[in-house]
Amino acid sequence: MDLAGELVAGLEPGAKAADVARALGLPERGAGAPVAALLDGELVDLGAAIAGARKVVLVPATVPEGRAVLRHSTAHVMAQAVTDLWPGASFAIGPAVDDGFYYDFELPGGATLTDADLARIEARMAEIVSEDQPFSREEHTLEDGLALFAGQPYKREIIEAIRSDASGGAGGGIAPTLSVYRNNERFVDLCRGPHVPSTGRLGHFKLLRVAGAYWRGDEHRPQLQRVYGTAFESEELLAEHLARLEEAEARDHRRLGAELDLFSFPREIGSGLAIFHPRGGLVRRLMEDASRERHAAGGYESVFTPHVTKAELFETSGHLEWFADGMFPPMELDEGQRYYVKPMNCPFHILVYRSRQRSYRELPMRLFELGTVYRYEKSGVVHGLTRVRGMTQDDSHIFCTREQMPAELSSIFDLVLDVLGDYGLDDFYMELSTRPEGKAAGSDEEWEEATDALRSVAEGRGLELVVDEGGGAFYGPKISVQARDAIGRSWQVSTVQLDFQLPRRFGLEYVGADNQRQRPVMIHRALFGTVERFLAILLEHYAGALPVWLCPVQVAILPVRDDHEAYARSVYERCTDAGLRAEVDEADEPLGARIRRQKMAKVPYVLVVGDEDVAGGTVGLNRRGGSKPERAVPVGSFIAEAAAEAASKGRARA
RNA sequence: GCCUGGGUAGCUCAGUGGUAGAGCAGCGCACUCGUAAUGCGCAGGCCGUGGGUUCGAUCCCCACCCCAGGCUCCA
Repeated sequence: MDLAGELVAGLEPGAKAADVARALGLPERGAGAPVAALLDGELVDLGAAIAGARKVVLVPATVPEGRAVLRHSTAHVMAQAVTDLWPGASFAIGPAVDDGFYYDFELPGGATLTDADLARIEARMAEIVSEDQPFSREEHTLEDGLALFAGQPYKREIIEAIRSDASGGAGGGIAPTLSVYRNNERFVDLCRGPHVPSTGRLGHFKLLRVAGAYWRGDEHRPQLQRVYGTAFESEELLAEHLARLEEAEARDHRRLGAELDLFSFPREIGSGLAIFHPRGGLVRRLMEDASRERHAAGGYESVFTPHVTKAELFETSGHLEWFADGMFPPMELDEGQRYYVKPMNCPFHILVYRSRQRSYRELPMRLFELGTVYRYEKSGVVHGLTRVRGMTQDDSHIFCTREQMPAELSSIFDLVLDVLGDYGLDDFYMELSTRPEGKAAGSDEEWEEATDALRSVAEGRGLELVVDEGGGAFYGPKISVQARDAIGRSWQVSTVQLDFQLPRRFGLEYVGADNQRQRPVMIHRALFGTVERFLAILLEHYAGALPVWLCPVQVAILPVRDDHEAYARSVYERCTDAGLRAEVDEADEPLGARIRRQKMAKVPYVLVVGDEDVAGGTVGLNRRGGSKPERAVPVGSFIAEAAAEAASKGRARA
């Protein structure tokens, strides 16, 4: 909604963004109504004067910036509701976040909120919305602000921070002003804005949960009561969003893991440690076998390394210096010798490399291991198979010359995309993490060369690339592959990381063609990330209906009556001969019940065999996700179809 | 670690200051069926653990353990 210059010129002097909207005949209320404006790129209230702006863009709540304004305003309404219900409550910050907003409160007497309070807060919010209170902006000096928020310690702290920024920063000399938004005589909040013009523009919101959250995210500071909510510009979009949340819950891999009898987390073992049941074990083995085959075909060599090691190894690697918090505490053995359970495979693979002198002729050397590692995660952060204390990485370390690095990175990306394709994941973006500010191992030149190499391989494949400036680890730049799942969430899967640190720490070398000792480049990479987490992602992506090649049972054969069992067995034999995993579900229960059970187990092909099939050599075929079952399908053609589907792995067949 | 919610049968959950219930799953018997739940019966419980209050605690109080969600997104 750009506005031509002449229309701006035609407006009254002192015109506001809202006047522009009116001149354009835009609605004041409703989902498409503007909620804010961009004046030369700066997001402001509709009540802001447009004087001097060359370009005015009206922003509706249907775009992300506008929706954030709507949510932020809803957060203010929530803060007002909470301060009405808990007089004396202080409030900290209340930003819009992905998919919603939150506000942090400190209630009088250290009171805490419970889920039951959410309904009360929502009810009060609805009243505030129906009162249609204006959001009016005021500007104040810092001193006025401190007085205005005399009873609000967190707001005062924020103002003090602004003061010290202003005096210490480069903008010295300009006295900063504060903006506040006043809704009525009682509620005024320190806020940058912008906001919707009045609370009546809001209303499609839902409070979702309460949580403790530390002030400034610092566990040494007070814990505040955080209320999360979400808001949309229409009831329909809100309902859709809530339905999506339910859908995500139905796809929860922990729930599916139990329902499909794949794995469990027995309390006896401890937090974040899974056991795989036979069916889950089968899926896992299929993934791991496929991984081994891919790696062998890609020129990788399998190595095996122990799960525990003396402290020395992690002292040399530096892990004990900067990663000790993430490691299980040591065991004391052999007269005070400290042993650690390994949190990473890399130092072991380095020892493989260093086990003898290496020649440039051996490079690139690609070492692969399905390496199980253990990391100490705080008890509150473990989550199903996605955040665990024990996990198996499909971990490789590649040692190559600097000249070989671009080609190696290129082949790694081929492998990554190929492998992920086997699992039907084909919607990705890449995230490039570059050199962090301050200390970083390696020279500028090395960083630049490596970062460029990573960037150009990703770009060469036309992949969407997001740069996380300064987000790399100190030991080298990284690219991660983020896969989007069926309901639009993204998950970090593969990572490719250059490392300038470990080759130096371990003194790695090779002898070059010129007979000089050189330092190899080291690349860490994992394709799944971890087998456990990758399985969790697949389960959530497919809502449990895994690609046929990964299904523990691919074909269930259901004889209608006992006397069809012999025929069912013969179909079973033909399936297994064709390499399909099949089972016969005998006729000791009604057919409907058996079909239901197989369907709930997400078996991709349910076959019913009765008189007609015995006579004709056919099966009744009920496909997973199919509309109607098919009768009288010749056994041979069914097997051909199923075998082709399994062989295609996760890829759509032409 | 901290905040919130929760731990009752294998699973999902109901319940009360007077020592417990449902559905599903399991087991037995009968049923032999053409596309998402056949019927009847049986069995199954240290009501998370330890203390306390009480004549009596699964229930009330305290402590602990475990599980889930949250604790990055800056007025």
